[in-house]
Amino acid sequence: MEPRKLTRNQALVLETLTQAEAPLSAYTILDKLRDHGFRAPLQVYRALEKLTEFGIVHRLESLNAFVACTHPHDHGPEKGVIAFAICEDCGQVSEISDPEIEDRLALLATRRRFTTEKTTIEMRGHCGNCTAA
Amino acid sequence: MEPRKLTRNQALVLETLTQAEAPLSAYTILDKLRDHGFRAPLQVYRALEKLTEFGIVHRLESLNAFVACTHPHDHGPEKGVIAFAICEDCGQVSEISDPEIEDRLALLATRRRFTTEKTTIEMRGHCGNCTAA
DNA sequence: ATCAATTGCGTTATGCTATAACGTGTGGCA
DNA sequence: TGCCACACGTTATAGCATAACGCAATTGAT
Ligand SMILES: [Zn+2]
Ligand SMILES: [Zn+2]
Ligand SMILES: [Zn+2]
Ligand SMILES: [Zn+2]
Repeated sequence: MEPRKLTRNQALVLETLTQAEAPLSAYTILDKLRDHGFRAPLQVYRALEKLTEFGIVHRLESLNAFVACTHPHDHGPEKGVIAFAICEDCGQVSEISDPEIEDRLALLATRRRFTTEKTTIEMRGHCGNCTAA
Repeated sequence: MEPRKLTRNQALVLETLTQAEAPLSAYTILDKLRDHGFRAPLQVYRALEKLTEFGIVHRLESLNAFVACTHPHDHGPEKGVIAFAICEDCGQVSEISDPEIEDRLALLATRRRFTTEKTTIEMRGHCGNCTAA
């Protein structure tokens, strides 16, 4: 699932997300890429699907939006649970990888005989910068 | 924020969710209530908004759907984090309240000077029944 | 080189999810 | 009685996501 080489559309979508300072919706990405020939939502969604598979873009479920991965170390598609702290004011998103959370959720699932395929953890609130101000 | 007494629309929406065996989208609820006079999405969304405030209905972000609260003990709107285990096969949703998870997330947030307003935790996977079968 | 299979691409159309804006009616209360 | 808060009904619109079709480029054998 490693990205051999990104296609043109994938690279454009990734670049747009990387330059953004907050999560972007698929339609916002589309608007930003109209000058580069994008015309239809599917062009964006198809690129996002691949980038998400590669693990270099994340979808934020509580926002219906997407961010480029800013994780310190690389992580593929199945390399553990990621928690997101999302600032409601400035849109800043920080990724948190924490084995304790992961282990605890795994235990809770096992106790209930639940087999987890995918875990979503999203904290909405206010980052330090926005609280100080 | 306690529910004084539910309005007719709120009661109908809650009853629909309670009888369902899986999360329902707002539009599915609308369809089920057409015989009771519901005509427009807003009638459903307005009821859901209140029921969610009351803490007796939960929104599942990863599904864009809603469930009636099945929590063993009552919980109001701000009574702690709830994790959901959602079966992809049968739709069964189980609510998990775990102080350890809560404390750990609180710690991780504090470390980053992040003030959490709302936390979403959703595990997608397969329940015991569906795995056994 | 050639063929077949895979993958990406572009387009049109459609479906699903959610809210804005406006007006009406009802009940509680000063 | 007059006011206010709140629920309600309706229409319209905004925002998010995918189905289905056919073509083009790439790959990787033979
Ligand atoms: Zn990441
Ligand atoms: Zn901020
Ligand atoms: Zn509950
Ligand atoms: Zn199940």
